Amino acid sequence: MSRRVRCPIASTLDIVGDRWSLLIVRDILRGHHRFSDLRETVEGIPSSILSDRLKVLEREGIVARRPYSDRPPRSAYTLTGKGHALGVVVGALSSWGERYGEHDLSIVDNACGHGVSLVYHCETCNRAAPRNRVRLVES
Amino acid sequence: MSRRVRCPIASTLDIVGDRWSLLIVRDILRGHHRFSDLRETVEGIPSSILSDRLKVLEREGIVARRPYSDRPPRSAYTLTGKGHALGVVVGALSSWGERYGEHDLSIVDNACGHGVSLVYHCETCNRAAPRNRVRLVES
DNA sequence: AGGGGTAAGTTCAATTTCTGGACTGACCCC
DNA sequence: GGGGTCAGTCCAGAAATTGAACTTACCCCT
Repeated sequence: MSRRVRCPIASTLDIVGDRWSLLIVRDILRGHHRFSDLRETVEGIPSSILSDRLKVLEREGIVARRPYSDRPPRSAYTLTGKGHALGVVVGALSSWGERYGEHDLSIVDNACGHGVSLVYHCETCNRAAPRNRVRLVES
Repeated sequence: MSRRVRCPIASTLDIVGDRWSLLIVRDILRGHHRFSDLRETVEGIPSSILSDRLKVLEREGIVARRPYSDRPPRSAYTLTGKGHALGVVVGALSSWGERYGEHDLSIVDNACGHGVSLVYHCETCNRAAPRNRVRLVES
């Protein structure tokens, strides 16, 4: 997979822009850390692909492999900070899917239990930026 | 491409979870509406793939094809509301790419010019929901 | 009227990637 | 010693992708 580095969107898609990687991230976020666990929860993923993607995600610093047994060799997969940050991408995909399809999963705020949406926010001004006011610009 | 409908994330990825679709959305968002335009701006996309993806995105109600000339046949591609909503996904990919790589594009609020980030927001309580407080739950 | 250029695709063979299933090795428990 | 689990690997067939060439239908210029 060759890299298209100029654009942060393209370069991100070069890493996780396939049918499976973000589902693996989703399930590690949901607390599934073992290979067999992920093979079951990531809908229909072949174990060869799971093995391959975990290696790529580890190489990219998105997941960390932590052996929890030497003999036999067993690993648990967790998200690094970089990997955890992909939660927003997963959240955005989920929001869109919830809005435009019928499903049985949603993202909620644990504190109030209500569904949440994703909005743009300007840290400097400390206010929301409406969707139609944001632009993609060269810096 | 078979469909994994249970989960909104999986079903969204079934539609736009490939190397090109979201780049096409990105560029239509940036104001590129014609086939030849997209072929140039979507980094290195083969025209056969562009043609194919535009058909899929049209079938999914994400882009609308509007002929602007009959003879010779010429079309412009625009985003539907559903397609425009994918801007948040593109924004999330961009934020992540900006944070974890070096690039020359960023998302800014047109009003103040500052870079913006994506945050979860509970409409009901009208307050932000911190990342670590949101969960993916069955509804 | 002929030549060159552009826009929007289509076609195709070669390559790459994905898929599903079988298989392996190293254990553990009974 | 038999059966089960876990974490993968291996492989052949199927499917998707790639790059390049080609097509159709104009327009402009001279």
